Amino acid sequence: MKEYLQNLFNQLALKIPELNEITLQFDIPKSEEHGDLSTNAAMLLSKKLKKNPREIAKLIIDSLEIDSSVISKIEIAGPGFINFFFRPVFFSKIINEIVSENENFGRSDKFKGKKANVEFVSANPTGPLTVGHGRNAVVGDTIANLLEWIGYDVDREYYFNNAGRQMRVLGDSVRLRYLELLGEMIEFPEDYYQGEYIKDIAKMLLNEYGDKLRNEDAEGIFKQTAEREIFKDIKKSLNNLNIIHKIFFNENSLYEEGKIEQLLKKFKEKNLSYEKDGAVWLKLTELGKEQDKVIVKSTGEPTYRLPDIAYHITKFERGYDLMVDLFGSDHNATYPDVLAGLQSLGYDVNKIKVLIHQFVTIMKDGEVVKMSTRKANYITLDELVDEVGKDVVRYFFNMRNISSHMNFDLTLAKKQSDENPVFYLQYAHARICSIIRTVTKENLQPDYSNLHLLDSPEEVQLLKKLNLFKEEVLYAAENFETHRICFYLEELAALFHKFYTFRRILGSEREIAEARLALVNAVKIVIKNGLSILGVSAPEQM
RNA sequence: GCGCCCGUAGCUCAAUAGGAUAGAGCAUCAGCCUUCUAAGCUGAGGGUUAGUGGUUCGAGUCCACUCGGGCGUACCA
Repeated sequence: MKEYLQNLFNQLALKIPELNEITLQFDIPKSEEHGDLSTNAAMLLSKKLKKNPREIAKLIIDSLEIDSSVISKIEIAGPGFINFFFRPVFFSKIINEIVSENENFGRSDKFKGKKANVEFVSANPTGPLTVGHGRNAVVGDTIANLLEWIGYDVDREYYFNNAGRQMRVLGDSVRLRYLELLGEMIEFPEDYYQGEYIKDIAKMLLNEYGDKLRNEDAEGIFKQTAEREIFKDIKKSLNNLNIIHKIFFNENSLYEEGKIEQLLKKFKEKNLSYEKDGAVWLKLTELGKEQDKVIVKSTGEPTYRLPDIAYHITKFERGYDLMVDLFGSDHNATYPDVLAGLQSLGYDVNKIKVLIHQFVTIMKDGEVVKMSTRKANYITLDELVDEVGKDVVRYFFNMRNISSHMNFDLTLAKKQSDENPVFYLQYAHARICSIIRTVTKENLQPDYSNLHLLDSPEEVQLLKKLNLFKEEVLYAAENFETHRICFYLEELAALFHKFYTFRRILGSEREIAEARLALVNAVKIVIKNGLSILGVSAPEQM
């Protein structure tokens, strides 16, 4: 629809060259009275042409070459909007497209041949994934889906660090629990990992090795076992949500392959770093930052910045055209340094898209639950999935803009699960499947040759909405906004339910019934495709 | 103090690069099932978009300040 008008205006630009100076925009008006598409071009031109916008609008309309079999009406409204009204036939063509493309309808090849990397979750293996990680996991996976739908070849990646203090403490936590099981009197430090899973791992080691590990140190088998077991659980939790990472990137490999050394050398050669107080500093002030930052501590250990920069260099070397990093707002101070470092080395940081999601506040029985992995007072992602189901979890996290703080009321989520919007969508799908089952028994078949019969308001509205799906997917993907898909589907489902209430298939004349059956079939496909982007199932029966 | 994010209906959230009368769901109230799934539909009430100024044809959206909340602000990651 927009393309159609765009072409018309391109021709018009030959007559009115000023059109090339503005960004032409077609909007879908909120109110149907204002047509199917609307443009504010006349208002934007009024300054350049020094004329009243309504006059310009009239000039534009008179100069456009209109095919009246496509466009039924054009009008000037309000301060100078030009509103276009399309004929219903124009919209019904979409049904053929939907049915022939079926599960691929909505995909586009705009970014075909491009490679994208989506890095998400990236939690260090110190404990089970919590509800907080859930938002990251679900949104990251859905963004990856969206990018695939617009043509990208996408790698899902998980970056982790199994060195460092956190992991040492983890290993020692297991060691102490193990010694406890051997009957030793242990004072378990408060800042160690308190979770039950630590005891489980210790028990496992006891069963396997007996007391042979009494004199092992924390960094050895204790840490290794903990890491292995915890990762196993993390992958299982993600699997429960149908999330599978293709690449698990270990920070340590950067050291082993000498990437850190190389990077450090490069910074020095380019005179981007210097030594002070026994530490190595990166000259960020020269890049317009407030202050220089340490990249190697006086102890000789790098800070997170160095490996993070080295890590992103590997992504560039792996040839990605787009790199998405998704993390929580607690990281919002770290990425600018990393990007600045990359930029100083000449990398095109525009290829990196850093997405920050705000925190999830968990409410339980009307109170905020403060969560900490170390203190073990968290709610795990597994518990949440067990409680409300995979589909609800995926839908719930996807349906909100990531820049908004999110309240997750567990009590309410459980109680209201029947009224969750995801059921509304699934119900629409199941309802259509049921209709198809029933009317097939009456020997009705979808007929794609009489679609002009679909001209009631309920049908036309539905058709218009179907026409927008592809555009919506593209928009959501390019802006990394998963919630748009949810809102689109809810609107589509609402229009379908309305259609269902007022326009029957059984009992209508055969031609109409079969055209409606074609329509309903198309709606079913779009709902299913939309849900599949979100990673939510589309049941045939409920 | 400084940086990022946020403040929209009783609650949870939308509002497509500034567009026309700010929209949904939940909750509340009133209706709709002898024919395709009532997990549905129709209607009603509910708003000074936190506040004050500014920018312009036009502001929830942009700018400034104020108030309130979240996350940061390390030679932790």
